[in-house]
Amino acid sequence: MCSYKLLPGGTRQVVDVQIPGDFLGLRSVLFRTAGHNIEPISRVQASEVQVRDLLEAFQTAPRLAATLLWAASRDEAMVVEHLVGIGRRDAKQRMAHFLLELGARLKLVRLASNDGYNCQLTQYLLADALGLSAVHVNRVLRELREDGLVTFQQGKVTFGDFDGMVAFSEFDRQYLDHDGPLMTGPGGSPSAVQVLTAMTGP
Amino acid sequence: MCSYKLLPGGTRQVVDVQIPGDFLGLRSVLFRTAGHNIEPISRVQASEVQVRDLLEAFQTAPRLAATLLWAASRDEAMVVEHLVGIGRRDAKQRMAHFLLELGARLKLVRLASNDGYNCQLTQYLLADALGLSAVHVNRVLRELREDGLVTFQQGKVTFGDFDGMVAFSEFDRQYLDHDGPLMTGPGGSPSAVQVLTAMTGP
DNA sequence: CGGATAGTTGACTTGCGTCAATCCGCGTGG
DNA sequence: CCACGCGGATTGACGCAAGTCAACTATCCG
Repeated sequence: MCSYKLLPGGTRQVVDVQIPGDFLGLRSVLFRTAGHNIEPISRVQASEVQVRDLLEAFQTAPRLAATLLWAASRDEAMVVEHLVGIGRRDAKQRMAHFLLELGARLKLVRLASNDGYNCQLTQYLLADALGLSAVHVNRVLRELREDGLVTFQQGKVTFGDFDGMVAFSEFDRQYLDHDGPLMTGPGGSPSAVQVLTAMTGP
Repeated sequence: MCSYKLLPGGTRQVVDVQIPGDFLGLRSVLFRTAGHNIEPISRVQASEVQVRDLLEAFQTAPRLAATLLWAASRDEAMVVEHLVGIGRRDAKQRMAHFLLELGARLKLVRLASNDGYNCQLTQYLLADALGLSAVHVNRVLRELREDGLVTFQQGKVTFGDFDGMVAFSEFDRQYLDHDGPLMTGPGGSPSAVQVLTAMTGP
């Protein structure tokens, strides 16, 4: 799925993309932002979680709370990286970086390897995610293909030269691989439940 | 102050700007991102807070935890808005939106009114924040001045036509004014302390 | 078969970057 | 006191990356 914001004028900006296993809507629980929507891309299987139930779950499984907070934190780090990319990378590098990052995330849930992965994103959606026009997305993908770096056709992303991609896009191999440098403590104590309670009322 | 990321190649992207009263470094507590730095802009008065002390403070002042979490959430919302602006607004609108948003935040701590505010940001810094070149920042500021919308000279931002600015930049008056739609519950129960403990170890 | 939706490509336009020159205020040191 | 250097602001000329418009193809589906 993807979450995006619509602007008056009809354009939209995709903020981030959700993949299988992701927890959706963490951001909007605490701070509802206007004009923010989510949309399915491929067939989705999802479970709705009531805040109430989530709080209970935190009681019985304290580490869940910590994990979820960490996920929220990681999501924000990705938004920041996204921001940097749009602000300071050109279209080609931006695309390469995006495809690598998506691959890295899919790899964590065994839906990608260094060879490539399946990906149903349309070029229009890529355009809205990367702040480009659909036409230019197409051109950039062709260039990357001609350079032998990646191929993105028929719903498949195939890396031709993975290391070349990493080098070209200046991708930081670290930033999604680890489990969080501060997650190493003993942990296990309760829990985010009180915080959420304080925010939302019992 | 401002927090930014440096890219190989010498360019940088300013992610957000801190104003008096802001809590700094919430993001990096949980998830350290590479190449992320902060830098003072004007003379800064700051207190360093040890995570340890923060946790204790949460014990005695539970609402502090909730407030801080809300602040973190608001910061993320601003980053998202920033992302949208860079991705889908042209330079002029982006600048107008940025100046309004900064004004709205400063108003909350009584450092701005609808007339304007003091602002020591250089055009180079604006450029790095908005994903533009310094030269173009200058051009855009001149255009906005000639349109009678804002003047930004000698460290002073002066709104010539506040409503015009809001309309032109499609600024959402809501999104920083309220105290958070979900902050309305009774609240007051403890606290973020356990969460942070779980993340960092005791 | 027609009508969506997505991808592809070419021709043209434009917003913004780059380079370069100038100007201004300020501090520093001779 | 003036010369100098420096960081910031300003402006013009020029080039390029990316947007826009438009045509054409491919594929799927009713």
